[in-house]
Amino acid sequence: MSRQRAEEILKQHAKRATEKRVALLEILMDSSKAFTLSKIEERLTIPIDRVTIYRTLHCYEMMGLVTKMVDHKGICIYMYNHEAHSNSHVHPHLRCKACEKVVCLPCLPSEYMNQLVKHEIKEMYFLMDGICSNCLPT
Amino acid sequence: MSRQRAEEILKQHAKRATEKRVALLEILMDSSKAFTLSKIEERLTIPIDRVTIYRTLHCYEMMGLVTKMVDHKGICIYMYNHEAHSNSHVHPHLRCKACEKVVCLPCLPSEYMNQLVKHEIKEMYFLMDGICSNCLPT
DNA sequence: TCTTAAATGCAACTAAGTTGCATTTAAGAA
DNA sequence: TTCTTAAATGCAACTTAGTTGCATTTAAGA
Repeated sequence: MSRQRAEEILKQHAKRATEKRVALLEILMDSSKAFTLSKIEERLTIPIDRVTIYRTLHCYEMMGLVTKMVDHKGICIYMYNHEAHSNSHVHPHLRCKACEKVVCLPCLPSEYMNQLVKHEIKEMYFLMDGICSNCLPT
Repeated sequence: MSRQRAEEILKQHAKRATEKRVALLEILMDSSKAFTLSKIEERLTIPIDRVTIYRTLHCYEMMGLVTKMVDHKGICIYMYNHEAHSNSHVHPHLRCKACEKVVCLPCLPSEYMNQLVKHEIKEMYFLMDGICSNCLPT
C-alpha cells in the first residue's frame, strides 16, 4: 500500500489527490509490471470510466511519473518510472512474458550509435519480448 | 510497372493472379515505402474492400513477400521485402519521416547481444523514426 | 465449357482510443 | 465552517484499426 506516497506525489505536482487518481497511481506504483488499460481495469476495486483512466494516464505521463510504450501488437502499455528506470537516456526494454515486468536493458554501445549518425534519428522504440532472468529456471 | 513480375510471383506461390491481388502486390513492390492500410487505399486505382486488403496482406506476409511492423503509434505498416531486406537476421529499421522509406540498419553488435543472454529474448521489435541519409541535406 | 476451391465483398462486430459537454468535487479563500 | 472555482469525472457519441461469418464471384485446371 503506497496510498500516502501516491497522495504526496500528486500534491507535489499540484494535482488533486482524488480517490480515483490515487487508486490509479497506487496500482502503477506497486508494481514493475507494464499494464494495458484492461489490466489496470482488472485491478481496480472502484469503478473508473475508461476516459478518466486514459486522461489520468496521459497526465501521469506528462508529469514524468509513467512511461507509455506500444507493444508489437500495437497495444499501449503503461509502467511506473521507479528509480531504477531512467528517462535521461534511451535504452531498450524487455517485457517478460512470465511476470509481465519490464526490465531496462543496457544502452546501445556508442560504436553502434556512431554508425547511425549518417541518419538523423529522432526517436527510438525498442521493445523485446522474452523471459527475464528472474523468471528463467536456474 | 511490375505487373508481370507480380503475376509471376503469385503463380510461383500457387496463388491466383487476380486483378486485385496483382494491383496490391504492384503497389508494394514498386516502392521501398512502408504503407499503412490507408496509404495503400490512397494508391489504389481500383476499389478493393478493406477486408480483402487485410487478408491479402496477411497472405503476402505468410508467403514472406511482405514484412509487417507496428509503429510507435500502434499502426501496422507493410513493406515489400526487396532483395536488400533480409529476414534471416534481426536488425533495427529506420522509417524516414521525409520519404517514408524504411531503411535497414546494421545488426546489433554481438558484444551487446551477449549482454542479453541472461534473459531469454524471444522477439525484438526495433523501429526508429528519423530522416534517412538520402533525405538529409548534404 | 465445366467445376471447384480460392478470392472477394458485405454486414456486423470488437477493441482501443478520442472529443465535447454537463456534472461533481477537492482544496484554498473567505 | 462554508463558499468558490478550476480540476476531475462520466456519459454519449464518435473514429480508426482490424476481425469474423457467410454468401457470391471468379481464375485456372480438368
